[in-house]
Amino acid sequence: MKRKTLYAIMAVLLIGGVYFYEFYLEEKEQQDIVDTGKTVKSDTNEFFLPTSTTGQIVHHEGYSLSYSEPHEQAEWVAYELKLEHLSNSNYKRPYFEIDPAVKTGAAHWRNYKKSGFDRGHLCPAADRAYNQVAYNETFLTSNISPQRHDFNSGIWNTLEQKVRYWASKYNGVFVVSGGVLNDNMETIGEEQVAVPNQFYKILIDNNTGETKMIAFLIPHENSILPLYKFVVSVDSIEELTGIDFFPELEDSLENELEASSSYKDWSFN
DNA sequence: CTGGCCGTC
DNA sequence: GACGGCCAG
Repeated sequence: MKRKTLYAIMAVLLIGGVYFYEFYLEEKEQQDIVDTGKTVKSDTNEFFLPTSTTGQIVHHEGYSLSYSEPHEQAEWVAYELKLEHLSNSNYKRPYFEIDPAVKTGAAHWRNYKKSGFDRGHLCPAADRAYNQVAYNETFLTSNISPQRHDFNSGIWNTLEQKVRYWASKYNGVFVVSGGVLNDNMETIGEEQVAVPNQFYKILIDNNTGETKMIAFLIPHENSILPLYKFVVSVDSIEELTGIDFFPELEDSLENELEASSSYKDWSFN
């Protein structure tokens, strides 16, 4: 064999090897994200992802979620609401679609029809109104939970608006929300979508220097009480749900913030 | 903003 | 089922 030919073969093998190794690394990284949600980057919204008690984390462009197949809804939906996400655009509401990324099969919207319950967004459509794709994405059935209309349009809506206010005031917040899921719940539809008796929303903000946190736990009924009446510690929600909300935080900071039910760092004006 | 319902195709 | 119009908290 000529020396030139040998060099050529070696070069091809080397380049090919590097190519396939990079391909392998990319695949492995994606798999890590899907399997555990543990592959994180400090500058993306994946940093604050909670753990999954169900083993099924799904990532969309505009939010991530952990799907509970027995309850046919997400146990949490998480996303970052940045300043530049706040938008006045008025997109037409699309139709709800089954989330194709949920491998066990997300619920059909038909379960909600004439059930008496709203298809309540967990990641609000208004928080993803910065483009049509992100907006439409919130209309996947993995992002909704059965909610009483008076609750959804009442105190839950008020809280969502307050979150947008805080996002503008504090240069963005990271949001986690969902219903409290357990094994003793009313269900709707053929697929038996569970109706939560409580809903929670947790915010973390590390954009203004010092990391701060606040959590709300609201019974599934409307209320005219002020929002701060529903502030609880993250620890208490973890106890109810079994979810570890901010595992990537440094432990002492996590322990301190999650034990607190103080809202002094959050403006309720 | 949060949504549902109904008639029409 | 998809769509447009209309209604309510």
